[in-house]
Amino acid sequence: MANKTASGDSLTAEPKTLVETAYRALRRDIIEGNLAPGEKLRVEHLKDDYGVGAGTLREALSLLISDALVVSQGQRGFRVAPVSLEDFEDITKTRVMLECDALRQSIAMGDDAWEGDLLAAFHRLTKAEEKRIGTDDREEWEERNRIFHEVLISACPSRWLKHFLSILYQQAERYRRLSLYLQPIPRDIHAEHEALMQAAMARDADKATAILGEHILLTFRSIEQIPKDQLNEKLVA
Amino acid sequence: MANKTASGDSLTAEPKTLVETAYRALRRDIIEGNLAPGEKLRVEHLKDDYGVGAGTLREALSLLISDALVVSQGQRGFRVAPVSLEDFEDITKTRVMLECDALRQSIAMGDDAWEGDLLAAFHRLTKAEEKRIGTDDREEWEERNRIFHEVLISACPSRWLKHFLSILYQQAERYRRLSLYLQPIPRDIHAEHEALMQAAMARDADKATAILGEHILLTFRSIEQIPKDQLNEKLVA
DNA sequence: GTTTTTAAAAATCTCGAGAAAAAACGTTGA
DNA sequence: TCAACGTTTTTTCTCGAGATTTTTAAAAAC
Repeated sequence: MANKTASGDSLTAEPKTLVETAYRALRRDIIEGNLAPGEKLRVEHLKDDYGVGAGTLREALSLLISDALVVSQGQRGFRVAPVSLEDFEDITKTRVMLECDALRQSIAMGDDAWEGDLLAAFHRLTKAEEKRIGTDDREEWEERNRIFHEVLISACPSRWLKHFLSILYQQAERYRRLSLYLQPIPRDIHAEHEALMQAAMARDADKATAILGEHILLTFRSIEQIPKDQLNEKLVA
Repeated sequence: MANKTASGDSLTAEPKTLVETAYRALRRDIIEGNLAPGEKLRVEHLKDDYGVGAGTLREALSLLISDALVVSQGQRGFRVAPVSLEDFEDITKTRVMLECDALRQSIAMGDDAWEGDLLAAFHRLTKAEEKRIGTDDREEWEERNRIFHEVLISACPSRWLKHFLSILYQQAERYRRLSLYLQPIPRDIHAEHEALMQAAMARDADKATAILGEHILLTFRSIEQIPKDQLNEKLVA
């Protein structure tokens, strides 16, 4: 919703202002965990790190509140939004509900162009998966995975639903970074995506939403089962 | 979510900073329509109206992007978020889905304290309705109506669901102001609220959600049926 | 040894002024 | 009359410095 400055789809167009540049750099650092959950964000410090003035940085931080990646408190500055297992469970369940609903609408409304986009997005994702084998070039795969999910629900007419989902997806990405290193549940993500894509193309909404729901849930489960002491190293709230 | 500075529940605590003061004043003016939809928000102008510096006002505007009440565009400043019938339909449908789901969970999880809060909120709303007869003291009624809906779903454990709903409620309020002057569908809102409250207290989730869904939809219908030329006077997007 | 008080340090919040961009305007030419 | 162009005006964006507030740390009192 909102606009390119503050919403999730700000990855497409390039930044025109310093505020936006700082906004993106900060967002990336928070999602990737370079800025730890709960960490204090001191403007005087950060303005040097990101090469902008104090006011500019404050504005970028204000923008990040939209995404619930930053929280602020009265006269006590900004902090990186904390993380917790409960929060991720909430994110996951809410996302399952909304994304399944959106997918159902998208399958019902999608036209030929949508099918084409879906096929293309899946193809690009597959290529990225092949390229990624052995390497840890997460960046490109992550981006194409995002687009794949986005295209899946793109034929859903509700802009608000898609807006909320873009926020939740971004939130989930923070947690997904954790399951990178610690992945107890063996998954064939490619197979999941393929089945999902085929069910969507076949207009089998029940099957597609079932796969999608399970797909989203699995990431949560893989993190849920990590021993708590190992998790707390990462989830420093 | 976020915090008191930027989220919907910022009405409770009082503002500690000028940014927050300006944020609230601006939000109120946008919701009440004093700042027309689509209107350009010139910082140089507004900083005098709200009695703050340019940077402070910019930050307040950035905060309002969280609420999707303001949009910004590259190097071309801020604008009041536009309105449209399609948008309100989307808001309404999304809200019906989310709020009914939240109510169902709230009814399932709510304890005695929740019942008490609900009864109290309904009572305060009723009192405000009585007081309001003949006058147009919308302010107090509006606030208590908001709290009534908030308490209804307060026992729902999903913070994200409640966060999204607070945004949607705020958005809907913009449109509800229109149906004030032009109300073709005769409604007994008090009766709707009472039936809703009683169904919730009786833990009849099916009945309660049915009433709630209809309750939310009715406001949209009453605006939908207004002739388009009359509407366009208000909906200047 | 613990708590309270007091002072110094750091950080936040705020403003006004200067550079860069966009919009408005009048002029020129077909 | 209309369109294209260049100049002026407005507005946005950006920075650095000053005033409050919070935090930290040390000293004093119990």
